[in-house]
Amino acid sequence: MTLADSAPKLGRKRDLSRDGEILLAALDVLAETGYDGMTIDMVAARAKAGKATVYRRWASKGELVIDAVACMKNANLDVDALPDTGTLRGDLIAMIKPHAIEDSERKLQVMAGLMSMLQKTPELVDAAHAAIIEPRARINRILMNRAKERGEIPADADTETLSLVGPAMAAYRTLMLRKPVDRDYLISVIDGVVLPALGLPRPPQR
Amino acid sequence: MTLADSAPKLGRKRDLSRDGEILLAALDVLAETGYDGMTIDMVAARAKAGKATVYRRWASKGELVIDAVACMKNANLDVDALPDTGTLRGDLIAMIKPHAIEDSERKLQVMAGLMSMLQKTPELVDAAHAAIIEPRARINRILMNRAKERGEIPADADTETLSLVGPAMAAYRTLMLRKPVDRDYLISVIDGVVLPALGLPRPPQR
DNA sequence: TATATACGGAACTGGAGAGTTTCGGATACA
DNA sequence: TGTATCCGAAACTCTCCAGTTCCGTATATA
Repeated sequence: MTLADSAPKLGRKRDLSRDGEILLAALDVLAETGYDGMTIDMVAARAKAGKATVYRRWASKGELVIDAVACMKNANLDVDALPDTGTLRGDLIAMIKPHAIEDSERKLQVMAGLMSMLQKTPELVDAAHAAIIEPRARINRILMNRAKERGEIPADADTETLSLVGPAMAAYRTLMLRKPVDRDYLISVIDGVVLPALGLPRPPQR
Repeated sequence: MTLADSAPKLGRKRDLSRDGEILLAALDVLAETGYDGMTIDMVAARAKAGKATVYRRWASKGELVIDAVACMKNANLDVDALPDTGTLRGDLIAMIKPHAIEDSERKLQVMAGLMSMLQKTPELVDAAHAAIIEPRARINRILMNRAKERGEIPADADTETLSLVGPAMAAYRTLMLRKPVDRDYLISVIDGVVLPALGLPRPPQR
């Protein structure tokens, strides 16, 4: 037996892909029923697994949820794949794709499901921030900083705050107002709030 | 016995002020622990009441919470008490008072505590909207429409959306980012987002 | 003072769910 | 084929809490 092998000695190897299926199931249940409404049986059933299998891999419901939230982080675009249309408006609107809207809504539902738990579990705040909040804001920040470099918007624009306007309005509309966040709404936020705040003229009409 | 008295026949009159104390206690617990973490014993203890007393007045935990949320609606300013400084910026900044910040934060904590319940209880969406969301947006809308009437901002400005920018940013910062919403932050949102989006120049510095 | 009512407190019931244990079956490896 | 390991299912324990019931007491009315 050579080294460089870190675990399996005898019998069947532990199936790591099973972990991912259970985490995905946990996210589904989390988004649908929230942390308190979620039971381990629900998660196990959705993953076609037994309750014991879940507890063989995570010590408690809380740790499962933390892992599930953390694993959302991976499903992200890399910087090179960002649109580059030449204008900030073009870039921001190119980011509005059906898939992105669905993904965002799901993340917000997960976040809503975690809300009650955030107060008691500080490490969940970090996990949720890294997996849900930051990736979304990061894209806007990059696009705005590009616009800054090419002189399209003032160099002293507060892109740190402005990159959060879209996400904040979408979260507010979804979670508080319970109204749909569709393409038209996102465009109206871009054209009616974000771009004017950056000193760019409103496009002709809408 | 004259008329104009609507109930008591014998014995002790039912103490209506007790209702209010219990509802206030329920809001405290709701803000601190959320709907699922809240127990009727907690509410009763905080109101120095017995559990049975609570159930004598509300049929279930859910109805108690709905009533508690609805009763937040009353603690609101009337339109005549709004500031009128002559400029939109002056009015918006005059609204930032320590009491208003605390009140707003408490409402957001209550809202966070309700989050998990909103999905299953549509009538709570309405109650929360009327008591928490709308009063805050309403003030901004009124101030902005005044500015519109006096010609300070364009007549076609989308005040419906812009009146939600402040509340949305505050909610996002409190509930998602878990950072403090203080006077400086609110001013930076007003000066960096809301006013520029309305075509008003940014004030000299900050 | 007498009485009816509402009170706070405490004991109780029933159900739901977290976490554990057991077991028969499937599967990878020798 | 034999064996060790992991699996899904189900039964189990234990705690917590919604909601109920009961009781001794306080108080407003008469």
